[in-house]
Amino acid sequence: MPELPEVETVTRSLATLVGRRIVSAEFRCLRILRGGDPDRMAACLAGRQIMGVKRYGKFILAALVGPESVGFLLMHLGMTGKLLLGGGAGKHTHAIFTLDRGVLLFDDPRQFGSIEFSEDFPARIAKLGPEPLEIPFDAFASELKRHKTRVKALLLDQRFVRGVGNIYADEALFRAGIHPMAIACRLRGERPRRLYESMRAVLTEAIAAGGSSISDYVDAQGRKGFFQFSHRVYQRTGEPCVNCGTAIRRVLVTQRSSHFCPQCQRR
DNA sequence: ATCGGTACCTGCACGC
DNA sequence: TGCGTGCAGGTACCGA
Repeated sequence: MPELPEVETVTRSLATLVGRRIVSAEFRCLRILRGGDPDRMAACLAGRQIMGVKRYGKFILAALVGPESVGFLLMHLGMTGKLLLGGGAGKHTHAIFTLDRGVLLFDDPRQFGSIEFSEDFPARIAKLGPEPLEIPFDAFASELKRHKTRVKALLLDQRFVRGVGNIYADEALFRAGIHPMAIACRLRGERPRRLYESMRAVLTEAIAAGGSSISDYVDAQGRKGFFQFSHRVYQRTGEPCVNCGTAIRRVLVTQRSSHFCPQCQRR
């Protein structure tokens, strides 16, 4: 379940890729490829050296240099995507990057992930909002004011801030004491500040824990995260609130499950 | 223009 | 045991 903390953990575990050269690339699933036929993409990648690996929201961007040009490999893990250093290809291995030393596999059972190559800085990243751990409070607060939508939906909107997903939106709202269906522009008093601080605290703590391993999430070396043990509301429907003991409830907001404490998060 | 609903996939847990 | 249902970290696209 790659959200910002998981993708950050994966990206850090890919640091060993810097300096490696892509010998060849093989694509077994066309669905995950953006804008391209697999042969052309493989030809574009072969021989290029990896100069850097960076996270943008939930995207991973590798800067590649070839004999005559630079390029970018953009990857998104979707819901179930994994990048694995080493190991053998399995049933859901959709891309195999053979390196001058080692191999990088892209696994994704649900095929919601994506891989694309571009010569220019990818437009998909340019459209994203700011990093939630970098945006100043004033900018965050004035963006909140601009939107009439539900605050949960706004947190999930990658143009608002990039990288927050369903888990961390619910956890941030719980810590801030804000109902997921509250209207963003109507948050008053200390609430925008509390949401800002809660969002940052949850993400920072989750990164430190290596992310949340809910089903089978692991980083590129196969290591699990342990932030799932710190979830206070996410997928805890019916369990007692850690603050007040009230049963955690689940509602749908924009067709996504939202978990909250009806006592601590009043409308 | 902005919003909410739906589609895209596979796998798993559950009730019958 | 098996089958149907609902649910799951994601984004993109459609209409109102």
